Amino acid sequence: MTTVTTPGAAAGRRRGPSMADVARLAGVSGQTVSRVSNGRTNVDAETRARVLAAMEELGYRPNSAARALRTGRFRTIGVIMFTLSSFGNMRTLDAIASAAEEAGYSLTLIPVPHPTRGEVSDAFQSLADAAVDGVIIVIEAHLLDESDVELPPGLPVVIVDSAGDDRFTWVDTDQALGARLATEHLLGLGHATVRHVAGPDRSYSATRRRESWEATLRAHGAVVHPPLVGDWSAESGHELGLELARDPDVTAIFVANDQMALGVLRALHECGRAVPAEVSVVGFDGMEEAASFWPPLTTVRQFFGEVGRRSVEALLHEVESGDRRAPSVVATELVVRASTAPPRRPVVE
Amino acid sequence: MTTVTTPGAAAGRRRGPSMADVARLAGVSGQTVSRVSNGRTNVDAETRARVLAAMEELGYRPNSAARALRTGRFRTIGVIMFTLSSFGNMRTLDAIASAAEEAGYSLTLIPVPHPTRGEVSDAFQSLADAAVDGVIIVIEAHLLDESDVELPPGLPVVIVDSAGDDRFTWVDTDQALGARLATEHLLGLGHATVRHVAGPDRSYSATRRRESWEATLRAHGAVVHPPLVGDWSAESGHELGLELARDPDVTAIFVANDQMALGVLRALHECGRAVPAEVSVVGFDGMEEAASFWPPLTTVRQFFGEVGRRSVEALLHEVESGDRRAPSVVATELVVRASTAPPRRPVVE
DNA sequence: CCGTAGCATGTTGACGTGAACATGCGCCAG
DNA sequence: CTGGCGCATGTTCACGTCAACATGCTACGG
Repeated sequence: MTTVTTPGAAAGRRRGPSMADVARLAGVSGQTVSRVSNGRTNVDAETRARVLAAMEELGYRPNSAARALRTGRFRTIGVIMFTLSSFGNMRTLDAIASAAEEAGYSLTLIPVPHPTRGEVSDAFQSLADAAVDGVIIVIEAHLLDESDVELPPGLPVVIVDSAGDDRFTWVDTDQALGARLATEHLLGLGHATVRHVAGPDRSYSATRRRESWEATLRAHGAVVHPPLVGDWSAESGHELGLELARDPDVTAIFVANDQMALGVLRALHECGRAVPAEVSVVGFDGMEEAASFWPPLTTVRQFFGEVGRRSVEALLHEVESGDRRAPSVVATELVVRASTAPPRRPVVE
Repeated sequence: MTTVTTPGAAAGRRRGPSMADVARLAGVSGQTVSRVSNGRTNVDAETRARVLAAMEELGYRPNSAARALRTGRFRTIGVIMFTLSSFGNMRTLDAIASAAEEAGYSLTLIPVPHPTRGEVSDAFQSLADAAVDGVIIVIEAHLLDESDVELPPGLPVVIVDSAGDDRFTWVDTDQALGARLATEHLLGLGHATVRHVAGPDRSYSATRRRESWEATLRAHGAVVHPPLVGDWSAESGHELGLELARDPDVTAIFVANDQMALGVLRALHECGRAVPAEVSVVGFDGMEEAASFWPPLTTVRQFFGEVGRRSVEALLHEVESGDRRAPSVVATELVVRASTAPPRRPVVE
């Protein structure tokens, strides 16, 4: 009988020590270990110390799978994003991560399956969703419909920056306010009208910004030129910026995000049009780097941190209490820097 | 006896249908459902179809907690990062996410606990780690030592961009190569020497870039001025750039990342020093936006995608086979754009 | 002096899954 | 014709935890 081993001791075992091992070492029942592990108060101080010592000695860590199985809760939030490579998404994710951590929740990134997936995935693709208590969606909700991500019915969901879908709670940034602020700022400086470099049509945020820009122009009786549509990238901003730069009538441009604004600035420089002397530019997002663009960019600041915090709060409320939080809107503010100025020759007839 | 309910049917239940429910509906045993669910081949085609139909009808999803408990595997990779708000980290994370998804693994973000955590966390802080099969660390390893993240012994770990820690497998970017390329490029253009704006001392990458810059200068017999140390942000690049801009002897600057380079460019513009006519600037990272800086930035491109892919590959290899992959190094390349040129007056004595 | 309230601790069982082993059936070689 | 093999399918049980329900002990009032 040489194979008798202290359970969990010795090498070779891949699994760590379990509650039972701790219990044995501490001379208590497994239940008491569980109580200590969960911070219950009804445990004698001395017993607790003994259990903690045993945990320490064995290097015990609770098995979260077993715990999740037993309790039906994972203490995990899922986040669905199409791309991590956008400034705003990243900042939002960062904020969500902090908020989740504070609440004692882990964060799982749920990939949106590539459309180019074979049949194989049938059984697998929705596997990940099952391990979360709720989901925060940071993509355009309508894109979600087109993908084959299936949300388990009954799973709490919070949608960020894609309001208007009443199936779920949402937290939205006040895009309309920001776009109005930007447009009015330029109008207020004396520009006859403001051109717009928009984000992709399919983007909810892009649409909101464009609509608000247009409405503001109309409200002020300014001419509305058709917006140029980019894809959020600096490169697309550059291309569209070249078009605008060649048009001598253009004196003010409102760009739907800072990255495209960077491209627009470059295009203007390349065409020898001075910013802000000849052309004023306003961005949207408030990325830190915008302060170091040349010239430093006037932009609309979004409060990504606040958005992240609120979405986690709303989600966990629903997870823990079962009822939904009211949707909420986070304000935006204009940050005036050096890329905007009055037009060189005010339009006077 | 009015409370008798078809198990899992009707409302009120929070838990979804289980294997047993599917089995009952399909008229098979739970084990057969399990086989179908796991894609085993030894199931009759007709039976499989019946089971799949039953799954569909009930909206069955495998309970990943139970599965993890049974198999001891979570099919989840943990990622530890200090900050998501840096360009490189975000690109790496994106690549890790894609690679993990392809391998059928989920991704969990493990927060680095704020140092300002009380005693309360004692039992909690390391809870999250337990739900992963392996961990990819994308922070400076020595910072990890200072934090109170405790890695469960035996957990497979891959360290990204922080080689030199032989406790773990690592995947590193060839920082030295990039820095040498950048420095030689400037030297080759005829600059007498190259100044350096470095990243924080505590950063492994920053140190490697600085050392290689210095070594290259020495190899070419150029004067080595002490590097200026920033914190990776555009703002710090701006501050340090102002110092350099005021010094008329400065004709070439190698900046340790693109964001700081942006700040340096701004500082040079503010001081009226033409880039590249008077001063050449090279960055590091290869962020897309750098092509739209003004002037478009010559920089060292890192292959974040490759780094992410390799780290996942190495980690999963270790998770699944038990033995460690050899460390690996990903190359870098110089991307020459418009921010570099020969000095206006070549240094001739 | 007994009944009971309050507290620390123990015992039992179930959460949903899949590995190991068991069963039963058809088919082929000897 | 029969023994055994391959295959589809079923049965049993344990993974580690925690809720619910004991149990046993101390303390205190009537």
